[in-house]
Amino acid sequence: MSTLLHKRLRIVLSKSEQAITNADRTFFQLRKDIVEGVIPAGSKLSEMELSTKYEVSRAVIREAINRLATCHLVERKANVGARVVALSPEGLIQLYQVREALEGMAARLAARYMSDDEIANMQALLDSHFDKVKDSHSYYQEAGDVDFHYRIVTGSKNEHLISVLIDGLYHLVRMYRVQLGMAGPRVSTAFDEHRHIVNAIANRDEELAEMLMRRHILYSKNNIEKKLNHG
Amino acid sequence: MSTLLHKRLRIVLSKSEQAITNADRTFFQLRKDIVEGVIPAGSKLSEMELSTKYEVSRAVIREAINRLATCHLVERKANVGARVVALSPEGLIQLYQVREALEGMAARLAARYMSDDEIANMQALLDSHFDKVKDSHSYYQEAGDVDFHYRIVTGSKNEHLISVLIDGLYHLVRMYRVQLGMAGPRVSTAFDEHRHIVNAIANRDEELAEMLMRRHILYSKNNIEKKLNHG
DNA sequence: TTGTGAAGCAATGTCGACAATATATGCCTC
DNA sequence: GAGGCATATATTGTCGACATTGCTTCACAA
Repeated sequence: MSTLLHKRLRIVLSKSEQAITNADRTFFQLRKDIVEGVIPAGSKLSEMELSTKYEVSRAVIREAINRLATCHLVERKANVGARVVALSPEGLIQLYQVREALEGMAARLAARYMSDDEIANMQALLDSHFDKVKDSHSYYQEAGDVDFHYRIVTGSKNEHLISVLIDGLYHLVRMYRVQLGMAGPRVSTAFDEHRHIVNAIANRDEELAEMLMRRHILYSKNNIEKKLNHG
Repeated sequence: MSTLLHKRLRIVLSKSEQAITNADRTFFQLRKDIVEGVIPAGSKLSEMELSTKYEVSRAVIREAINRLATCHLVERKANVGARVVALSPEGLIQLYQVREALEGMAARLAARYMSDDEIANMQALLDSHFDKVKDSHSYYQEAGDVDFHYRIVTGSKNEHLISVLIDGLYHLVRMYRVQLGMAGPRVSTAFDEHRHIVNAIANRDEELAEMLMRRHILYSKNNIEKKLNHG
């Protein structure tokens, strides 16, 4: 059921995120377990315990935990240990504040640097998503949303932007989405917003592209906040 | 001569960055050596070599290098090793693109969340800097600039913003500044820009604060680019 | 001469054991 | 009974050794 989404994510990520070493594999596995709530938010990560559980040495676990710490998925205190971050409304808001700034800039840069081919590809992608979305369910939209934002971010051609968002923030966002149980609302409206953003990029209108992207993320934030307060 | 600046920086950082463990100390030392060019940009970081040089075990060096990799100060390849990042004009531009987005948002959030006391303190700080700057030299301006931007960023109360900028980008920016030998130009004009930004924050004008900060960083970028092309 | 492959070497990846530190337990004092 | 100090225990930090990987060199054949 959510396997499709995972496969989709894996395809998107496969270019940069192929596991070479044991530490890589352990890192990816741990990250997945944390994002999906298999390891509960706020719980302690014992190096010994995990090393027996994942059948690797403590050094490997340590490296994996260190990497998770740089993604802000866990917090580590010297001589004490590491804990999975706690989910809080404030944390989610802060996350979306950063997304608004970074993805807004990404859209601006995408309008400047994406090739015509890349833009055409993205428009085709949007078309194909639209066909699937119009009568289907929300997780397609989830995957489509992921695809869309990834293309914009990578289209910025900015290494820092790409790594902060794709290696860092997006996993945290997904953690909130999964664990607070908001699968994929705002299907049709979000889709229109995507369309407008791509149009602005195709017109090479940097200013508009950034503004529309910022609004798009702001709306998402407001929508999620509303859900948090009601449910 | 540049010891004053370092002391200043250390004071600013002392809250969050106190070295507890050997890995901490080694990390800070390595970062300093890389930023200041003691270890040249693009050079290879051999774990064995460094472990003898800094008189710690390879595990400590490994952890330090991993942390440096998350700051984007070094790049690591599996089963091959780590290299200090290479300095390039494109890299500097990308850095300032991200700064523009993040610090713009930081200024907006500072206008929203900073307390009146914090704002008053920042204004006083600016006054004291002005007294020192008006007949003195540029490294005061350097330290003052650092102080100013730190206050804005921390004033945003956004953990992600703070960590990405202070733990990550600022060190890279300093690496470029130090190694490309641009100590601190644009003294008076930059100072006026700081004034205007603080005023916007004091007036709780989020929109203007963000816009002024983005312009401020854009001007810095243009200035540095000019220097790069001429020198 | 050039290209292919095997062997050697040097560096990174991984491991288990030891040292240092923080938390928990229990005793003693007030 | 409450609070503080010392010990005890469990966890993290550090280390040196071994395993594995990638690069280099040299030989051999086309």
